[in-house]
Amino acid sequence: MNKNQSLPWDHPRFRSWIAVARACQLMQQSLGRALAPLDIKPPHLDILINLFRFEGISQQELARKLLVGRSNMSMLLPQMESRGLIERRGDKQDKRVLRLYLTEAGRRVTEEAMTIQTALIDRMLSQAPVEECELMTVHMERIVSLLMQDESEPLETVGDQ
Amino acid sequence: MNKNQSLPWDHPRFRSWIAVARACQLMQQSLGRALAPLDIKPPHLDILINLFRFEGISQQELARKLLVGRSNMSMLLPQMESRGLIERRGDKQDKRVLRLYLTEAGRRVTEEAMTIQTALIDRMLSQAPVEECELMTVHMERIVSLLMQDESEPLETVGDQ
DNA sequence: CCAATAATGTTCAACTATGAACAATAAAGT
DNA sequence: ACTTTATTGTTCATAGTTGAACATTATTGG
Repeated sequence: MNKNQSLPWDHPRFRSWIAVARACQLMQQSLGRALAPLDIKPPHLDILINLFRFEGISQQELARKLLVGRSNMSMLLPQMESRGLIERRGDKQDKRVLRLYLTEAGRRVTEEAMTIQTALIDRMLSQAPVEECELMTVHMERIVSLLMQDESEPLETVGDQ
Repeated sequence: MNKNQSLPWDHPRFRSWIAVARACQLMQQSLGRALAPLDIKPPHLDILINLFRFEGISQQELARKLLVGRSNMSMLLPQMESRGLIERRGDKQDKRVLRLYLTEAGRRVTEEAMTIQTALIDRMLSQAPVEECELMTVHMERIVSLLMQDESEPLETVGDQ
């Protein structure tokens, strides 16, 4: 039961993931600084981008896409609404749901912010050929789908043999 | 100045990075659940792993490696010390610094936790050939080093041409 | 039709992380 | 020697995120 052989840092996939996690952490911080002139933060941008793509989405659906709790949306969205970036309109069929829309100002901010984020990403991945990026996308999306189905069946021993 | 052409989701590197970020987010959550039996959380594991590798590191150095603030260490480390996972001893030469060491119990917990984490990572990246993982490592480490030198020179227009 | 169950959004208390201000110590400049 | 500057770790107020409890509305089953 001694694991002194094969320490994690000799393990390519372990090293790889550690690097991914660190890069993500720094990218988040850097994006935060880059967005400061627009007076929004990464979580706001995540929301804006999703409203840009999926107009009329509900708070619940948005929270699911962003992998955060509903309560988080209940905190952020009213604040963004009062800043005139988004609009919340009640659904006619289902009076429980609030559907979300970008305002014109929100759309402008979103476009500027996406330009900033894309430039940052491009600069960081400029040395990575497009084919390798696409390969990476495949792996990452597989991880996402694996972990999301894990959440459904919470019982799963991860370290057994 | 209209960016309606080339929307980000048609952009391979943008899509790639979004996938990376989502995967990281879910991995963090999943790791948290997997570590629950050991009664530690991902930030504690980050600390333990670094103490495992770099015995006698100072709090400052540890914070820098983990990309977090010193105050964070000041919150977490005393708590881990009182739980008997680590030990803090003052440096003889420099009475300001506290040097950090794993206790025997801490080393055991670290080994168990690393086994869990490695198993999770392996499961998630099992479809990714080792060569692709190593390629990914290269790209991610480049990002880390680019962003860390960015922090030194805070003036940098990211979206100019 | 009515009761039971489920879903949506909100509120709140708890927890985490951060940066600024601070005390103690070290290093550098004079 | 001694004043100034820098570094280390701590404290504290702040902000962000979460899950549980809740009110409101839909849906399901009798």
